[in-house]
Amino acid sequence: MGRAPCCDKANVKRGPWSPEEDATLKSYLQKHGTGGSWIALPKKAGLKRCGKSCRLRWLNYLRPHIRLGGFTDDEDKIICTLYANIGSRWSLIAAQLPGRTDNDVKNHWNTKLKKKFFAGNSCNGIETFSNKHEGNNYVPFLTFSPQTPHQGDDFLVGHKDSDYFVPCVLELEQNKAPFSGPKPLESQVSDLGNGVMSESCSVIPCSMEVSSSSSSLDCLAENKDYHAKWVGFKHEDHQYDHVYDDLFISGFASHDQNLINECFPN
DNA sequence: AAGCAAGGCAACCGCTCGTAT
DNA sequence: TATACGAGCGGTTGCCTTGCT
Repeated sequence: MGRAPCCDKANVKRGPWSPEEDATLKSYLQKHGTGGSWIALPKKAGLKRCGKSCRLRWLNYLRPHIRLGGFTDDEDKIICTLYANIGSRWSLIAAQLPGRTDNDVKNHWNTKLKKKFFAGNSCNGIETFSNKHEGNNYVPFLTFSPQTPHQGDDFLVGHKDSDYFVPCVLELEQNKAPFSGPKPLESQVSDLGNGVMSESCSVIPCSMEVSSSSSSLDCLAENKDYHAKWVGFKHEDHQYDHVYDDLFISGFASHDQNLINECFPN
C-alpha cells in the first residue's frame, strides 16, 4: 500500500502563484503563523493550494529579507568552496548566505557556477582541480588563500554524522589540537536545521569540516597538484571528547603547512 | 519577423528524517 | 518498538525569456 497523498491533488491549484494568492498567504502567516502544520494551513487561509506548495512559496519568495538573484562574487566564492567541501547540501550552503534560499542557490549553481567549477578554470578566485578519483567519493579540497586560518579565527565546522554546523574558535597552541569551541547547544542544532543561525558566527568560507573517522592522525590527500592536507587529532586531546570521538579536520591546503607543523610538531 | 535552441528559474515530485503516538 | 505522518530537502521538470540564425 502506498503512502497517502499529502493533499487532494485533483482539487488544488498548481503552477505559478498569483499576486492575490501571495497576498493571502503572506497576510495569513503574518497574523497566525503556520499554526504548527503546513498541511492544514491552505484550508485555514482559504487557499486552494497544497500545503507543501504554500511552504515553498513562503520560504523562497514571501518571507521577509529574501534576496533574489544578483549573486555577488563573494557569494559565488562561498558557494563554490562549500560545494567542494560538503557537496550539494543546498540548505546548509544557503544558510551561510543571508537572505538566500536553497532553491535560489541551487538554481544559481546549476545555471552558472557549475560550468565554471567543473571546467577546471578559476571560479571567481577559487582554484579547483579536476577530480581524478571519480567514482571514489573523493572530495576536492580548495586552496583559498584569503581565508587561511589564523589564531583566534572563528570557524564554521560540521559533523558529518549529524549534519549540523556549530560556531567554534581555532586555537593554535603548541602540541594542542587546533580546535576548540563551545559544545553545540540543542537550540543551535535545531535552529540550524531550519536554516537559521541562532547566534552570530563569523564564518570562514573554507569550511573546515569536522567529522568522525578512524583514529588516523595525519594523512595526505593524493592529489600532488594540490597537496591538500588532512590533519587530525585524538579525542584525548579534546575537551569535548564526550561529544565527539575521534575527530579530524580537513581542508588545509599546502600553504597551511606552517599551521599544520605548528599544530602537530614531529 | 519567424523559428529554434539554450538559458534561467519557479514549482513540483518523491524520498528521508524526526517526532508523536 | 513499530507505525504513521508532517517537515524538510535535493533532484527534476516544464514554462517563459533571451539570443541567435
